[in-house]
Amino acid sequence: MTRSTNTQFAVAVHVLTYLAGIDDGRPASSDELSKSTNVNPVHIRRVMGPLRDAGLVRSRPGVHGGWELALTPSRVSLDQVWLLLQGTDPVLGLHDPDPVCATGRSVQKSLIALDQKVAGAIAASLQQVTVQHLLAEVHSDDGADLRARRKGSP
Amino acid sequence: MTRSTNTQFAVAVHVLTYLAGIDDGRPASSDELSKSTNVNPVHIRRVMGPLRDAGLVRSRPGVHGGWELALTPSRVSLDQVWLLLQGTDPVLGLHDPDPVCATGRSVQKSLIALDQKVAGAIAASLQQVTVQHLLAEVHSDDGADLRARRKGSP
DNA sequence: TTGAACTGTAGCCACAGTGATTACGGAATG
DNA sequence: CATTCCGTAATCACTGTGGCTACAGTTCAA
Repeated sequence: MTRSTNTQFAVAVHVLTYLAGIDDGRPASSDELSKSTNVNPVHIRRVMGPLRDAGLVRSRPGVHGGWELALTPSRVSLDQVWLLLQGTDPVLGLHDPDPVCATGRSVQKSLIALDQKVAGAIAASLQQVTVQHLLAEVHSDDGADLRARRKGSP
Repeated sequence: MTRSTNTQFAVAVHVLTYLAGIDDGRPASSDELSKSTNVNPVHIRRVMGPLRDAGLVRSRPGVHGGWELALTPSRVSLDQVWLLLQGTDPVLGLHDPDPVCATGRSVQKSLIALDQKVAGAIAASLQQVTVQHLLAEVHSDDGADLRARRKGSP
């Protein structure tokens, strides 16, 4: 029943926000990122590859290498990330009806059109959110944590 | 990379349209439906179960049993189907970040909120389409086929 | 009343997508 | 150089999905 066991989008968003939250210009290694996201460093590199190719982040090998944002956080909206990782794959699952059946062919066509419509709706939702927004929420949460701690809450 | 190998929504939409397209009140058996959708009859029954429980379709065992619509096609919108099969499962994949990391916790929260927003956008898209619409497209396609055939096109 | 035609489920199997892990080559730094 | 990184391939385990078989229960017709 459960759909989307694919967590690459979530991981990518996490990494981008993490990178945006680093105060000095220091890059973060895949290993450091893997700690925070709780996924394998190799997987981090695999997921971030397309984002690097698209120019959202940079990566450098070597002693003080690692990952860093290539754009201002406010210029990275989540629909870019979605598109890079999801591509144009169907969002709704499509089956493979009997090609002889007219109903099957027609429904297939309708579902494909519908899928594109839904994909557009998703992109529109994600376009409104940038890494900058997420970073602001992190800071706001930090503040809440501090305030709560000051009051003695758990 | 490819998401949603789950084709239950597509199968359900197909079946509903098929049922709506049956002229006389005759019910269709899982076997007949499995031919058109090209999936196993047992799977048909599994997928349609929630739709039956929700009152969208009826099923009857026995000699002239099978499946039939319980509602007028125009009253069945696709977001109902989506909700019944998808439930409230996350549309975006969610990972499981290190609970100690503040960025992880915050991004997690943001992603959950975002997921609900996206789910709403999907539902809104699907709500605009009913089985009636799909059936009309089937008929329209039929007409196109006939016209094309009359002109000698393949 | 018997048998045929259905649904409802449970159980098992195969396939595919996802991600962990290991391994190794190459580049940058000191 | 030796170390620290990335890039990538190869392999493995886990899980979701759906095919398939089997069987119990229900309906209807002869």
